[in-house]
Formats: sequence, C-alpha cells, structure tokens
Amino acid sequence: MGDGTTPDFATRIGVRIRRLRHERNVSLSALARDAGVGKATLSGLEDGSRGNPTIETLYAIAGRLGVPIGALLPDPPQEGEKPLETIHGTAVSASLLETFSDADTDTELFRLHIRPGYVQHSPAHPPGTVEYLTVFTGTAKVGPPDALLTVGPGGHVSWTADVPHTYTAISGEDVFASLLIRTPRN
Amino acid sequence: MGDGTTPDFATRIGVRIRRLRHERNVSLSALARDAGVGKATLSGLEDGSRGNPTIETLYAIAGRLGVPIGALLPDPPQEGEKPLETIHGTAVSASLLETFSDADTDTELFRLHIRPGYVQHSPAHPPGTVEYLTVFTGTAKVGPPDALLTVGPGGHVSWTADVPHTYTAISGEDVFASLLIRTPRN
DNA sequence: CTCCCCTGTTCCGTATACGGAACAAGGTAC
DNA sequence: GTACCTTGTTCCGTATACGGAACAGGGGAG
Repeated sequence: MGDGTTPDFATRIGVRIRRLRHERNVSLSALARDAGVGKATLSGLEDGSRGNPTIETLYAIAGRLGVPIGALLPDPPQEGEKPLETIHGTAVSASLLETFSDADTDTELFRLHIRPGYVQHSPAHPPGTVEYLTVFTGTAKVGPPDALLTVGPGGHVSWTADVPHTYTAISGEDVFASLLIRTPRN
Repeated sequence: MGDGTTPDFATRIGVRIRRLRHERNVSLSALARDAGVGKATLSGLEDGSRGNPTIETLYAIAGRLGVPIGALLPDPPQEGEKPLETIHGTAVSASLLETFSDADTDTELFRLHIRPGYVQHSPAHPPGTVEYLTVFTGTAKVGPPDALLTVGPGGHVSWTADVPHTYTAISGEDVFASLLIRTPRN
C-alpha cells in the first residue's frame, strides 16, 4: 500500500491530534492515560513517526478529545471521481456523509447532487422510511410521482419514501442538497 | 484497551462495509483489488473476525466506496460527556459530524441535543450565515429572540444566524436534531 | 465432461502497531 | 542540596493486522 495514500498522511494526523490536544490544554501523558493508549503510541502518532494507527487507537483518542474520528483525518479520501452512484445514478450522485443509529431509527445523511436533464428513479425503501431534503442551490422536484414536491434554494421538504420516488433538477440548473434518510429499525 | 470500546465494535464496521459494497454491486474481490488491500483483509474485516483495522486500510476502502471514513464507523465515540465545546453548552451539546467546502461556502453539519430547562445563547455568526435545523424528536424554539421559530418532530426551519440567537427545548422534552450551518467564505 | 473465470474463505510468514518500562529534562517543595 | 512530581521521548518484546497464495465452490462457454 502506501501508493494511493498521500505521502504525509502520517504527519497530518499527528498535527491534528497535537493541535486538538493543545487546544484543550492536556498533556500528552494525560491524554494517553485517559484514552487508555500508551504514551509511546501517542507520542509516535503525534510526531508522525508512527504513521498508520489502528482504528481502536484512533477511536480512543478521538473519544477522549470529544471529536468524531473524521476530525482527526485529512479530508475524505474520494479517490478520483467516485461520487457513489446511488440507485441508478445518471442524474444523481450521493455521497454518504454520516450514519448514526438512534434508539429505533437508522439515519443516513447524504450530500446530493442532481444533474439536470434526467429523472432519477429510486425504488421504495422499507416501510416508515422518511426522507428530508434541504436544497442549497438550484431547484428540485422530488417525491412520489403522484405527489411531486418542488423545492428551491434554502427550501426543505420531506416525504415518506416507502414508495418509489424520483428526483429531478428543473430549470436546467444543478441541484446541491443534503438528504437525510431515516429508516425505522425492525 | 478494549474496555471502553464497544464489544461488537468489529462486527459493526464489517456490516457497514458489506452493506455499502452490496449497494454498489461490487464483489469482495473487486473491491479488494481496486482499493489495494488484500482479499484476506477485506474478508476478515467484513465478517468481523478482523476487528481492528488500520487507518490506511480503512481509508483505502472508504475511498473506493466513495464515502468518508466516518460512514464506516459506529457512532462517534464521545466518551463520557465531552460534546465538543459548543458556545457555553449547558443546554446544548453539538457534535460536529462533517464539514465540507463548496465553491464559496463552508458547511458544517452538527448533530444537536438540546436539554430542556435552559436557554442556549449563541452569538452572531459572520454575515450571510444561515442555519438549517431539522428536528427529529422533541420540540424546539430557535432563532433570533425577536423572531423565534417553533419546530416539532420532523419539522425543519432555517434562519440567518448573523445575529445573536437562542435554542430552547420546550415542553420538557429533549430535542435531537441536525443542524447545518452554512457560512459564506470571505 | 474440461477449461476458465469468478466468487469468498482460510493459511501463514512478515511487517508493524501496540503498551510497559526506562529514560532525560524541567518544576516545585522543603 | 534531595525528593518528588510532572513533561515527552526512546527501547523493546509481544500481539496482531497485513497481503500473497492456496483453496473450495459456482456458473458459463464450448
């Protein structure tokens, strides 16, 4: 490996950890102790000599710093242009930004890009699934074919997505939006 | 280690990877090859027998799947209560889930928890900043003091946040919500 | 049937991330 | 001065994550 990965990958993580640690005025020893990792590990990580930490290690450190893992890492990988083809993505590309599980619901947050000129079809999701769309730029027409909703910049709509539904960018403009999909568990 | 970490930590990652892979209709072999990791590694990761992957491995896989690292991981660690210093969080804890930069705007996505019984004050953000709040549970009253907005479960509001504003959970119920803050750059 | 290409799993030697311990250096107390 | 507590670094044996290779099984093609 090591080829696709950025060269200074190691140091970048180290710098972020050290910065976050200093912001909180905790010593290396203290953070290591509280996070349950060896001082050697943390020291090596921070100065970049230990390049490739384990998730468990990173988790412990991030947890103790009160930040999500993502905050410790260089910007998302996104090799080349693989935006994550959603369902049959000619019109829509969706990047899954985050998933989190509440007591009885799974939530997925996507960042959505709808290209004009096509209609994106999405099949029915499990019963009770609700989608929340917040549009930042452009105007979109979304929802079940018999109950399409139009939503412009700054607008927000939601619909139950347990029936087939579509996404369309209208007025020839690209649509950028965030999409939250909430699925009841079981 | 292994004490603070959830027990099924390993399997959770595996399940997510497998689900994302299946959604994309790629085989394990293909993903392993394209991501530049061993099939053994990926296989073990997916079925949970390989519990504690290296960041480099996870990065390669996430990159190839087109998702940020966070999407592969169980909920943010957040040991104890270290919610990422909001403003002066007695009433609100906010976890920064993701930040992304568009051409001229920085977007921050928070997961918000508003505790009832207090009023959370937030100072003015830079001019042009807009906040988008989507409430999942509870009812919140938010916005500038002279233009408070009430929003219940499933509801969504937005307001320009370049003036001081407040967050309150009303009706004695905890509010869980997602908050997007969009700040124009320069 | 054989041959080929694919699937995902398991085996195993090597590389390395891990934490405990020892360490030098800097403060403070007395 | 000594004694003690920090700080962050380095040494080193052990545990383990890694990928290459071998593997069993499933479809087609002919």
